[in-house]
Amino acid sequence: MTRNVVDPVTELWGDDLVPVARALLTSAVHCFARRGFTGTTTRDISTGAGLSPAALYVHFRSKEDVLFEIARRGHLRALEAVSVPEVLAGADDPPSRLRAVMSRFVTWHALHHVAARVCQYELAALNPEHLEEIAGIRREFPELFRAVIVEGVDRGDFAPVDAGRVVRALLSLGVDLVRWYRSDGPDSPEQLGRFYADLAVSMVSAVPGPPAG
Amino acid sequence: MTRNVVDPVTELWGDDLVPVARALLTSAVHCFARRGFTGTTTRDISTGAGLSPAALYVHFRSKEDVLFEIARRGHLRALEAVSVPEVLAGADDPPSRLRAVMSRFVTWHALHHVAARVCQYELAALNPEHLEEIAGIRREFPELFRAVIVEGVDRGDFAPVDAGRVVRALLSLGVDLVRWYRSDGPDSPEQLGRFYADLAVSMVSAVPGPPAG
Amino acid sequence: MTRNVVDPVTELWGDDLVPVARALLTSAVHCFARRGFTGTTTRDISTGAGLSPAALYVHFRSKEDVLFEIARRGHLRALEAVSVPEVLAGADDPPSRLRAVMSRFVTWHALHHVAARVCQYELAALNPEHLEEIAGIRREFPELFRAVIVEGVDRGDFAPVDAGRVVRALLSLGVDLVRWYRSDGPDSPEQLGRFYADLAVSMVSAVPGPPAG
Amino acid sequence: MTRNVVDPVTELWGDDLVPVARALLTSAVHCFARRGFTGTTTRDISTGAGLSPAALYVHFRSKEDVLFEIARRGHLRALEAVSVPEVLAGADDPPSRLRAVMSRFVTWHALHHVAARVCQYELAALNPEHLEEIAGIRREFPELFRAVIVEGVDRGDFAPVDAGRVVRALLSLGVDLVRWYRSDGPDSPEQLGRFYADLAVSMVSAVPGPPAG
DNA sequence: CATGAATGAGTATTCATTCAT
DNA sequence: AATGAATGAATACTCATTCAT
Repeated sequence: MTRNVVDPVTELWGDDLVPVARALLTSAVHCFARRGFTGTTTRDISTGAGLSPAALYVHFRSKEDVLFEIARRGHLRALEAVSVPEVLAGADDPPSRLRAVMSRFVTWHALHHVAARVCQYELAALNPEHLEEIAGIRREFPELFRAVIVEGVDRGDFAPVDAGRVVRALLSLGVDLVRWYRSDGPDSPEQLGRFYADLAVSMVSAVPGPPAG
Repeated sequence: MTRNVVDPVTELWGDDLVPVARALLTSAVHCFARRGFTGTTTRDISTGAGLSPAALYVHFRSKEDVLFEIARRGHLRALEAVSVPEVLAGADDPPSRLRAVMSRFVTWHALHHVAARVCQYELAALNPEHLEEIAGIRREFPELFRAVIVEGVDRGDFAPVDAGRVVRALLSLGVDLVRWYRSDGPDSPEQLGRFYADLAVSMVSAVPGPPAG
Repeated sequence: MTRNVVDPVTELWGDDLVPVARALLTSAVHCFARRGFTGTTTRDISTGAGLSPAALYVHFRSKEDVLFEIARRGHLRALEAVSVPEVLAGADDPPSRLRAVMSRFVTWHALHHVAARVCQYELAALNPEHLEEIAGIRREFPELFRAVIVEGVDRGDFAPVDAGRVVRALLSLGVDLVRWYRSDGPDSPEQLGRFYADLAVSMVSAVPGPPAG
Repeated sequence: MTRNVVDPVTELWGDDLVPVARALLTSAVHCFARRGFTGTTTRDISTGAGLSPAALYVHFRSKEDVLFEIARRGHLRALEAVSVPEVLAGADDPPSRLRAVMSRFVTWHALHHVAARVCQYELAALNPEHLEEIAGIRREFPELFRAVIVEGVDRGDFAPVDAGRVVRALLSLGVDLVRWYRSDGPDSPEQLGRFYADLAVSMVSAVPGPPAG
């Protein structure tokens, strides 16, 4: 079952792009992740792909367009990862579905923490039209989590939690990990996904102790 | 009895700075939070404080030095907020102490979400010496949480959780909120602090459900 | 048979430079000679070559690098001018060789007095590495003169003069002329060279008059 | 006869200036000599005198005015040094007078090589009126030398040299030494003055050898 | 497709000078 | 007289982008 491990960044781009364009996106992801969008020059991106500064403009309209392509493709891939059928409409109960969606969300962000950092922290550099397009995709994520939580609460599987607040907390856990996760750290993406899935279940369970004042 | 609420950013700076220097730091916080360090010009900062571009250099050595002062003072204030005696050595039990430290951590970040965004996301722009100085302060935060968790696990107040992982999750919740928190949102800083304190307790409680695979 | 006389500045640069780079160096020589290195802006240089301010950086790393290229090429050309075989190892006697080296040294500096002014007076603006590289070339000049003087003294062609002091005086005559020489003045570079060659011979001849106190 | 040795720079300024103004001029001489006029900031000058940047403007109208005062006082002092009665109208013969004027000119420039460097190389930074005033003083120097040479040639003490060219050469020797003279070098100002006086006599003596072609 | 050269608009920083104290 | 703060005008250098080849 083990494939050759490919670069988690490179595998994000589809076949609709020529190899040079993919190389530029990959270089841009590393640059943006390290120095931010404004801290990265188009020269950095091109040079990182082994090309001259002008080459970027053969494949993209602008530096902002490069970021948009990264954000668009990155978000769509992340959404795919948590939208697989067994999560969306599995026969399983809400606790199992919560575990599934949380572990997939976390695992994807850990595996793609470099690209995800760009997707999470550099969106302010997009122009309004592009930002709105990305925001549209992003709105799917809380919906996915909310549906599971609400169903679990309704069915009595979960404690009667505030779904909105819990969803924000769950998303925070998955998002913030791109700030500190290291590939050479103690946890593999899958291990981290399982741990955070457990946490998610804890967070919707009734707390035995006394309530806060 | 209610006083005028002071600007959460301005109140971060001590009396050791002249008013103009404080105004520059405040302006810089808003600029850095909105456009990032590299996306902010020194003109933005000075103009935001009602001064000419050159005025910044009367009070600070460089743009990086402005960021460093923000980061240093911001981190020290946050540390103060969670290091009050009742948290550090209160007579209370670990669950109460966990609630106290988590709620204070979260409340501080929510109240100061603008400055905290700079403190959390712009550190990469610091030079190595300044970065290390800030990193030294930052290392206190996981220590504070870890001490409470470890004691609670040892005393049997908490389930036998992996303290390192839980601490990272708790910090993530407090940190990531600076990305999405809005002062005009539904939760006040204190309300959010209480909610997250509850979550923290959930996360160290035994989960009634079936164990993860 | 007379060709158009080429600009003495432009002819200093080799074929290894593209025309635009040569034009920038020529412009820089005129600017540096007139206003000094620090008194010259990069805009002055570029504009003087008919280019935009940024064009300088397409061809040179920095303003200092422009000065270095001028100094390096200028010094090497001057060294070539006085190092021709008939000067170095001619069959002639030391007086003839002294005349040859002095007249060539002076003629070169008079002809290239604009570039030479930069080479003589602006070296303090070079960085330490570049300065040392130029200093290495400069050390050749006193050596050339000293060899001739010492041989002449040894063979009895010259009076028993203090070679070091005389060499410094001869170099001074050639160097200082870049401060006052004008192309439209009474002496052509060649005439001045011949006159100073005569002076050089005088300076190593026994003085008939009474010795100094 | 030995006085306490005073700083050759400080002793240039007259009693008409208050001590702080003298300290500023002294600091400016050292700054201008090292980095040139445009390379020196008013802050450099003030700080070098132990004062705040604004202090300079209490005593001088502008940075250019500081240079003018240095140039004016420096040139007048140099002129005094070579215009003493025994040089101008001594009963001595032209060879002795040539020796006297050359040795005094050279000795003064060697002793005051730091200030003289400013007087010789920074005049281009003066405004037209100030430049003309300094040029007026400067014209006295070639006149002094020329008078001696012409008289010596007329009386037959000297060979029939071209007075203008010889004068320029003699001035060059005295001026250029400010470029290379070091106080800790092998020659004292007086020794150098005597050596250059001998050279001056050589240069107006008939050369025994064959004339240049 | 790819690039070397070129540039208009910036960007952090400096600097001579002023002024209220 | 002396200065801390302030600033208008640079100044070296950068950068996203264009374009002829």
